[in-house]
Amino acid sequence: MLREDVTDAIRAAVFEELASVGFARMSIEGIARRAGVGKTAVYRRWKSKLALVLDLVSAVASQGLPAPATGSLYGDVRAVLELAAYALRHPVASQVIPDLLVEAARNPEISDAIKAALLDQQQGVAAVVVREAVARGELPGGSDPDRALDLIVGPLYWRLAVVRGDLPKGYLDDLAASAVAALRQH
Amino acid sequence: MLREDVTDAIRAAVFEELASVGFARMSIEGIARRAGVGKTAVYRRWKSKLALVLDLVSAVASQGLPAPATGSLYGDVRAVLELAAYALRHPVASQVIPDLLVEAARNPEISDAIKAALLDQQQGVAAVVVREAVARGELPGGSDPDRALDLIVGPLYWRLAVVRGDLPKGYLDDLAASAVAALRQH
DNA sequence: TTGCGACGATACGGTTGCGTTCCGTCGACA
DNA sequence: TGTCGACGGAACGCAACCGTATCGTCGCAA
Repeated sequence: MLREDVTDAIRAAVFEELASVGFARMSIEGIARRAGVGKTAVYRRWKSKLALVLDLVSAVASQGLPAPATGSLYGDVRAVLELAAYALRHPVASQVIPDLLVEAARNPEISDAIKAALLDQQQGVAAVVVREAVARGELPGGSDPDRALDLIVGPLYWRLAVVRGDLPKGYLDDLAASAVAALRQH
Repeated sequence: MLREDVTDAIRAAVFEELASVGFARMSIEGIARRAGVGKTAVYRRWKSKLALVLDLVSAVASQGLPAPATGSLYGDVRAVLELAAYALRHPVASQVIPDLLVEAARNPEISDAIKAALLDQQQGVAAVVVREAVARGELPGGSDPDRALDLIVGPLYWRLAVVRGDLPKGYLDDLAASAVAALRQH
């Protein structure tokens, strides 16, 4: 019976509120205000701020993350970086993701949700990329997928989400080549 | 005339409060409570929560960060990683640093302070390490220090502060070798 | 036409933190 | 011994938000 357009407006408002003030400062009153909706409409759907955010994050998680299959380690790494850079340059995501990651350090429920929505997805992709590279003979057997993820995504995350620097043309290519060199090391 | 022991108690309380609830949720009342001090004592010293934190961060910045000079690129990189890992494994710092970095994305004053206290320091160290490696012939001329910092610190930050995974024995050695391989690439 | 359910709006009491003011205490110094 | 200034503590009015309740409105289906 709940009107879907209202639900969508609330969901959108949560993302905007999350991006502009962060989870800690976010209020249900603020969400309702931004969505042009009564508080009642929000409480009719979710019982708390936490439930609301967990619901949104879980929705993202269920989308799944496609594993690249370009036929080469460099190509796969480059594809992962492309996707990650796209997300981290998005104005909303680049605020929301680090914010929720920090919040996750204090709240196990958020931690679990974020892990399922982002980290597990990425680790899955990394595992596939590594496995295929090993099968191709591009990497030695027993290569650690977690280490691979550190080396591939770490530098990009550092630059875009931590230092918040720019991304010069060709930098992703360079990063991919660097990551491959690092992965091959030893 | 202000009593120094009170000032110290407040400073310590700010760090603890910052670590346990984060900047956004931190309140002056909470700080005073934790320090066992009246609100008056806090307001007598700083005019706002922001001023308080900026003062602490600036104090950290003025300490300076020693640049390693081990005589080899691998040694320097390993030393940088050791120091960074020490900081990021510290229970207080590992909460406070990511928290303030996120806050910096929304507040230019915090951004400037954090940049001066952490990022500029690290970039300075990276610049020295790269310059000396170039002089030694270990890296080609024109190597970008910012890129070097991404490749050295990025993977470690990702693992310790983002994924919040553990740090297996020997991982820093491996990371240093991987970073050197990445830096040498191209 | 009537009834129902979701809607936006408004108000409620309660809690928390803000920044300020005032109090009585206590220690240092003259 | 008296003065002075920082102290902890308590209270202030104000603002925001909590979660709930109660309005009247509106659209739809019987």
